[in-house]
Amino acid sequence: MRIGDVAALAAVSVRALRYYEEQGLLASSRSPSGQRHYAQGAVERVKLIQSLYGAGLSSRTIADLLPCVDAQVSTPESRALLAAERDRIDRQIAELTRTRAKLDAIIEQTSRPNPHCDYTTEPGRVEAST
Amino acid sequence: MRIGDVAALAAVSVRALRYYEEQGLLASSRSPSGQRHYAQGAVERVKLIQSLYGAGLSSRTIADLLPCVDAQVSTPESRALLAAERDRIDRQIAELTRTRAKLDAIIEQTSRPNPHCDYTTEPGRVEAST
DNA sequence: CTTGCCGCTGACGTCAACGTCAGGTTTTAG
DNA sequence: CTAAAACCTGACGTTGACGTCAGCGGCAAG
Repeated sequence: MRIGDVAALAAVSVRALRYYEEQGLLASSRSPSGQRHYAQGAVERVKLIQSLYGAGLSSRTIADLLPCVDAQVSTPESRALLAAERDRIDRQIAELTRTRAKLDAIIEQTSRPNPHCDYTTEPGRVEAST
Repeated sequence: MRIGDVAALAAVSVRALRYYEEQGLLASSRSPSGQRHYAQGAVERVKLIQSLYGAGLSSRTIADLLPCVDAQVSTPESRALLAAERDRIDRQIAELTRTRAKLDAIIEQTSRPNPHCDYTTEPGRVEAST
């Protein structure tokens, strides 16, 4: 596959793929004329990279943990790294859940007309229907 | 309260607070000499702002929804905005959960010694002590 | 041969949420 | 009174994951 095909299938830009290669996240072989060529797994790998970026990992961190994905083997350091990132994501989910709850509370507050302070209802029409 | 106190209590930098003010997220009164003074609620507001930043909202978006927190009232537009951001956070949590699962799978794969492909054990000396 | 698309390599631009530094005033502690 | 700490206003610097532009090469169709 050429770079444009991978980009289309993984829904990322061509620029992003070159950047991933530059960061050591994605390998490619080269045709005699210098064009990149990708193996089958490339699309899946790019999707994985995207997920990890989306979870807030940096290129550097991803570069550190991808080899152990490839080799299916982990050193003590890589195990620690994997666990640390997993926990980070855990905490991130927890905080997002709290923030969502806050937003829900705001939605609740602002959507429900406020009975004891409802300057939108005219005097003489207090307590109509609940 | 002065800016340093708020910063300490909310665990953010002084620079951040000035930036929030610049973005219209945080109001302050001024002493005659020009120093900022904050009311009690400021610390809580800053924490809310931080949560929203943490959930990926931009200054602009926060600025759009904070007034409706203050007024306890929502217009149709603000309701739509609140709902949209809530849903974004929902999707974000879902994606993070998927990514965490991927990481868990990787941890599982790399932690468990792979019996049919264990090139780390030498032939003839399987199962020795280190 | 030419047109046109795809790909290549630099290399500068972007954007947001601050960090940091300069240079000056104010407040506080002793 | 004085020194330190805290505050002020600009204004430039930082960082990461790309976007974008310039200029060039290669190659299949017509």
